[in-house]
This record gives sequence, C-alpha cells and structure tokens, in this order.
Amino acid sequence: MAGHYDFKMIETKWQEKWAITPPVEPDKARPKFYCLEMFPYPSGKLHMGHVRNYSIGDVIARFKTMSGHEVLHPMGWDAFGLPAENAAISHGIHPFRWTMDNIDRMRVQLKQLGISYDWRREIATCHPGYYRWTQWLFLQLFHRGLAYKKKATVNWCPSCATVLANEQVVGEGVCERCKTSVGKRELSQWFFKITDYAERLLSDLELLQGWPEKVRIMQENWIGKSTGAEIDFPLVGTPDKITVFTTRPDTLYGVTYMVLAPEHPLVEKLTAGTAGEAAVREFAARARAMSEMSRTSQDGEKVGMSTGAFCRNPLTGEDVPILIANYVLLEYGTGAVMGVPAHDQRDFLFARANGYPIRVVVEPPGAELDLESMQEAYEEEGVLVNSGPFSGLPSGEGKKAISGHLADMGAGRQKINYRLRDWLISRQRYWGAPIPIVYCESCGTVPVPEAELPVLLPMDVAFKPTGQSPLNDCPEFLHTTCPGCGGPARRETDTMDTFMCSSWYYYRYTSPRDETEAWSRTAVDRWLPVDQYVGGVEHAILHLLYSRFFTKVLNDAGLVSNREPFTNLLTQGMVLKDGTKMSKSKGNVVSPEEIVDRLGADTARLFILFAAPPERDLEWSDQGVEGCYRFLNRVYRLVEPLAGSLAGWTGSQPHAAALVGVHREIKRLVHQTIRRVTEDVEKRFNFNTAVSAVMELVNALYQYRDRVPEVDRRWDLLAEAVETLLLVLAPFAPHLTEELWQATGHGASVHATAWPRCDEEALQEDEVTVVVQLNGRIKDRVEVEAGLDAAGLEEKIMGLPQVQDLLVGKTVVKVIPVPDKLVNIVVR
RNA sequence: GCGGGCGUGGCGGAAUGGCAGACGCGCCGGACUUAGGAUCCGGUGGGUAACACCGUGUGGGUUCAACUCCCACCGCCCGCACCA
Repeated sequence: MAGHYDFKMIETKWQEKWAITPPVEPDKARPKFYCLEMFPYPSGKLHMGHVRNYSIGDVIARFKTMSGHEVLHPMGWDAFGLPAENAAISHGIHPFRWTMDNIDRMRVQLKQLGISYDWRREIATCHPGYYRWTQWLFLQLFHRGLAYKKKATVNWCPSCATVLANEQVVGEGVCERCKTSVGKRELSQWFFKITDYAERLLSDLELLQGWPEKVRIMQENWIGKSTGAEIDFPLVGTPDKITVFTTRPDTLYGVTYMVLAPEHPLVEKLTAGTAGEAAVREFAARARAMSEMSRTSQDGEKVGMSTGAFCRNPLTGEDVPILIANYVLLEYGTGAVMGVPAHDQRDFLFARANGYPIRVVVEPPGAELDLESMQEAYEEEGVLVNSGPFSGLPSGEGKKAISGHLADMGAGRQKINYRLRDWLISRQRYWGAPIPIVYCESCGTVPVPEAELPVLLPMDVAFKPTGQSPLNDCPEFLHTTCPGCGGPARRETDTMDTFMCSSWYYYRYTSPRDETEAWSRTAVDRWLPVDQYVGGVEHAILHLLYSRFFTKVLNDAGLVSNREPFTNLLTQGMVLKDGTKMSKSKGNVVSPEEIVDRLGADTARLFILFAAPPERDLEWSDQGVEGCYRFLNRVYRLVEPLAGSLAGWTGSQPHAAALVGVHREIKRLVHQTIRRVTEDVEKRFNFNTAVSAVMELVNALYQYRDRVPEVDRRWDLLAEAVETLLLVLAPFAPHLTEELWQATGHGASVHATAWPRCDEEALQEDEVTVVVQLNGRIKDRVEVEAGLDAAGLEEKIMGLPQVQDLLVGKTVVKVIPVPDKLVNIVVR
C-alpha cells in the first residue's frame, strides 16, 4: 500500500534491537513498580483477550518506567493442565512436547506485539525448576497442618475424568473448564485448609481499596460469613442430639419441626428397624439423585417426609417431629435445620405444602400477623410474642437473651459459619505437579523431604482416558522407598490442581532461576506486593482468592513480608465481535496474528486500547482498526518529512510567554495533552480518552503545518510538540514512536526518556468563552478575560448590551456567576 | 430471589452538577487525480427555509443549573443462588 509507513520493517527492526539491548536497564535507585498481567495457559495461540490484557499492562509498565520507576514486568506460562493431556490422548503427542511447542509459538506472537517483558525472567510452571518449589510449598502447608487428606464426597467431572474444587464448579453445576455437568464421587483426597483463613480473607478485603468493588463483593459472598448460634435438640428416647445452626435463635419458640438433609448420617440411625425405613431410604436416594441433576430443574419445590422420630425443643420442652427434606444441604452448617415456617420463607413454603403447623413468634412493630392471610414468612425484625419469658423483647435483644440462656443451659453456643469450603487440590491426572507424599506400610503418610525435591514427573507413561492418573501404571514412579524407615513405599499418584501453580508464580518472578530457594527474600521484599495486576474478571474468585490465601500462609510462616499479594487490580472486559464473545463455534474469531501481519502490532494495540475503557467489554470493529492504522500513518506522515529539520532542535522548549497566536495555542495544547494523557493513564486507566487526546494534538499539528507558512513556523515549538507527541504515544505504539524518535535526532530510546511534564504556565488562557444562560437556557457566548472572579464576571456580563437586550421586560431575580465558565441569570 | 453493573447519535464511545455527543468509525460534500477503496479539507443528533423548539431508557424529585445527585419503574449484562 503506497504512502503507508512500513510497519513490518520498523517493528521487526526494533524488536530485534530491543532483544539484544533492552532500552531500559534495572536501576535499584529508582522506586519500584511491579506490573503484572495474568500469565496465559499455553493453548497454542494468542487470542484478542490476551492482546487486550497485555496491551493494557504494557501501557502501564512503560508509563511507569518513563515516570521514573524501576519496573518489574515479567511473563511466563501456566503450563500444567488438561488440554495438554487431552492432546496426548487424542493425538499421541506427549504433553511436554505439546506444551513446549505452544509456548514457543506464543512467545513469538507476544514478542511480535512488542510488549516490554523482561524475558530473562520467563517461567513455565511445568518446568522441574519451577514445580520443585510448588511441591516445596505443598510441604510448607503440610508442615503447618494446612494440608490434609480425607475421604469425602467430591465433585467429579466425567469429561475431564478428575475431581474439581468447589470453586471450579460453576453456573448450574457444570465444570468450569469443559461445561460438563458435574457429578459426585466418594474419594480420599488432599485438601488445603483455606477455611482456617476465612476470617482474614474476609476482613483483609478492606485493605484492597485498589481492587474493583465488584471483585471484593464477589469474594465476600464466596466466603459467606454468617453469624448465629448452634442449638442442641435432644433426641427423644436416646442420649443423642441433633445440632442445628441458625441465624435466628430468637425464633426458637416458633419451631414446629426439625429437618435433616437426606444424606445426614443420623437418618440411618433414626429409622433403622422402623416401619418407615425403606420409604425414607428411597426418598433419600431420590433426593440425592435430584441434587446431582441441575438444581434449578426442581424449581425450588420443597419435598420431604417424616422419619417418625422426635426431638425436644431445649427451651419449650416440646417434642417436635424430625423430617428429611430436599431443601436442607448436608454441606452447610450442621446439615440440620430447625423449621420455623412463620419466619423463614423456605420453611413457610414447605409447611404450607405439607401441612405442618405455622407458629408466629415475631410480630412487626405495632402490627399483628394473621396466620390465615399470611402469604409469606415474616423475616424482618420485630417484637417477640408467644415466647414465654422472652415475649415483648425486640428480636435483636431476644436473639441475645435466648442464646445467652441456651449457653447457660449448655444447650447452645455462639457460632460463625462460612460458606467457603476447604480447597480440594488432588487431581487424578498426569500433567501436573506430583504431590510430594509417599505412603509407607509402617510410617503411614510421609512427606518427601525437601532435599529430595523435585518429585519428577516421569516422561515415559501411557495416556489413556481411565479416570486414574497414568502415574498408577508407572512402576518406576509408583514404587519408592520410605524417607522415614527406608522400607518399600508407594508414591501419591495424584497431581496438584493447576491453580496451585498459579497461586504463587508472582513470587518466583523475583528470582526465577534460583536453584536453592523458591525466592530470595531480598528480591521478594524489594518487589512485592504487586503494584498493578491486570487480568480478566473470570478469576475474581478462584485464582485471586487462592493467591491471597497463599500469601497469608507465607506471611504467617515468615517467608514473605506482605499481607496481600496484589495492591491494585484492574479487571478488563471481554473482547466481543457482533455482540458476543469470540469463539470458534460462532465463527467470529479475529486472529491477532492476522491483524499484526496486515496492519502491525502498534495498530492492534492502539485500537484495542482506544475502542473502550479497559473494564468494559470491547466490540471488535474491523473498520475501527483501520481508523487506528490511518492515525498512525498520519503521525508518520506528519513527523517523518519534518524529521531532518527537527533534528537540530531536540530538547527545545520555547517559553509560553514568548509565543503569540497560533504558536501560543499549540504550546497550550501540547501541555494540555500532557496533562490529559498523564491523568488518563495514571489515575483513571482511561486509555481510550488518552488516545483521543493524542489524536487531537495530531490534528492540530496538521493544521499548524498547513496554515502557517514555512517561514513563520516556530521550529523550536514544533520540535517540542513532536517530542511530546512521540513521548506520550510511546506506551501505546512503541515501535513507530521509537522509529520517529530516532529519526528526529534522539540518541537514547524514547522508552528510556522521562515522561514529559506539564507546564502550568503554558496552560494559562488570556481569554475564555463564558456561556450566558437565562433560566438555565443558553442564550449567548461571550469572550472575556480569563481569571475574573465571580463579582467581576457578573459585572462584566451584566454590563454587556446584548445581555441587557435579553433582559428587556423581565425582572432579574438572581445571577449565578461561575468564573471562567458561565453566568446564569434567573428572571421572571 | 439476592448482590453488582450498564442504558447517551447510524455504530464504538466523551462529558470534577455548569456549552450533551470530544475522539474514532460510517455517511455526505469538496480538493487533488487517468483513476481512488490513497491523501487532504469541510459537514454530519432530531427538527426548521432559517429561527424557535425537542433531545442522554420511563415517570417523579432536589437545584439557578441534572447524562451526572435522590426516589420509583422498565430493559439488558454479570456473579451467587434452597447458605438455615
């Protein structure tokens, strides 16, 4: 395409130069800035979401560098995981080979984008030099009592043939990765006690003021703290009891039945040998099957049946029937609920449908509830009634009084419950970090000593879709000796959830090649916490919560100094095409490779930053990309022909006071642009408006060039303007700006040059346009001297003849002057 | 159901309570040209001959002044979803 700049030549040239001589070298004297983007899974190809993620990160990193920071900006690969193993099963390629080939391809693509990564720090989680430390971390948790193995009913994805953590079951009970409906299995698995940290993970959210509120709220809801009491209901006729968790001990007098989850262990005991045993068992089986299916298909219908047994209300001494019902979950609280139909909507629906009595014990202040006409449970605060000695108390006080009384009786206690479950980290798959544990007949479960790490993943294994780790079929791996007694032992064959590998990688970047420790304490203390983290909101819970958990454990262990890993978080929106997410099946995928090849990396980056603010979803537009390409060409055509003339004027900054007319206006616009771009990048992350500010400057410079005769041009001014243009555009379009920077006579890299400073004096205006309003409606615009105070402005405007004309026949009620902006005259 | 977000030209999007629609795309016109799907210049919310006037999802409210703040509602998107 004639007349277009040769982006291919320029981009290749600078990428090669920067690879040999990085434009910016480390400088410990500068304040640090750790800029991190979520590392990708090496699927084989970059997609537009990656381009967006890394373009945003690169603008921030380059801007911070130019603003005087020493910036850590690393990249790596989240390289363990299922797709590699599935490729092995279906195509016979070894996961290692598949992953490494993908990494090689994607690295090339990333380099073609010109992102300013420090490639010397590149890591891959599947490298033994990395996963050795993932295993070491497992041991740290193990030794602190935070890793344990237990038999449990766990989420099982039949398609991935492995277990999943609760966090990996999404939507209507489907697998986070493959969207297959998740089932249950009874398995002995390794867990991390993240629940020990529930309270701190919750309360420390307050420290994360640099995170989007949305993400903090999502984590808060996920942790799901609820405060209440546990209450014991003795079983009639046996020494056993049923314990319930409730947030409403004030409604204890309203209990008309007790409900157990169908899977509750007491159910068997209560019904053994009774006439209803078979029926109950059948119901429980059916409920279990139903809960495995989509929960929403039940449409919230509440069904249950009696066990025939009774328990005793500890306060009233009343015997209440024990039921089982599908709406009680074994996993939450104690798996048992006291039924208070008058004050809990679920109990209400269940009681109404199944004919259980409803007893009102809380009434709204100054009103009475009528059982007959009640359409729903009354769940609000109120005054206790029908509650023995507690009647008359407001429900808040009733809560305290009743729990206090129960505590005195030994029948209840304060209790805080969390929705958060422990993190299941075992995976029955090959392509992950082996769990460093061996099982010995005489010593039991034995951790592999640190000195023996890494537990290497054997390369020569068979890949079969069995639902068992291929490591089970690998005798060399399986059989080992016990580190304790030296006797024969068997290795753990499960590998770790890949989220474990990605929960600590940002520490490893600080000392990526260290072979003696996971990280150097000095390096971690220098760089952590991450100052800016950028990534998709889809990681709001899983990755970010796990990383916070790890950081707290490491902090407790004295291994890091920071309490939180990521100070500021930017969650970018998705890249859409035709209103929906790009996907192969919809055929609306735009390949970054093709865009870079056809229009260049600078264009691709610029468009993706310009098309929308970062948090919002971005609609891909082929024409919009062309527009950005045109803009960069405009920059090139503006600067390149002037380059020779400008070369002699580098660094010149004509004083604003020495300029008049159009020259002065250009000077002002140059500095307005500096101010706008700086604020948009630094404070608001509004890269779209930053780019538009630069576009306005370019438009103005074209006008200046075309309208000011060559003899009248101020070359010193033009040089300042072009320098500024290149500097503020550099983080967005690093290659073109570097090319033009060199062409205009600069020696050092534009990326190593200091960010321009806004000269306040240059912003000064002599005259401003003031809007004249009548009752808020615009009637006129007037040029007045800048800086007039309110009184001066009012006097000036009211004295104008055209303003007086507007006021003929009207009475001025009030005048509101806003200096340098407007005057609103209120008339009748 | 609960929690969060978003509704502005033909489109993507701008607007510390103070000139709605910056910037870009598209479209229209002009210049240059053998040519233009290159480039440059101008125009472009609706409405009108021109004014007036009407315009930020809908209806209220606060204010001298509301896209912006408050209340109610409608629509779309995201998260959680029988959490006791």
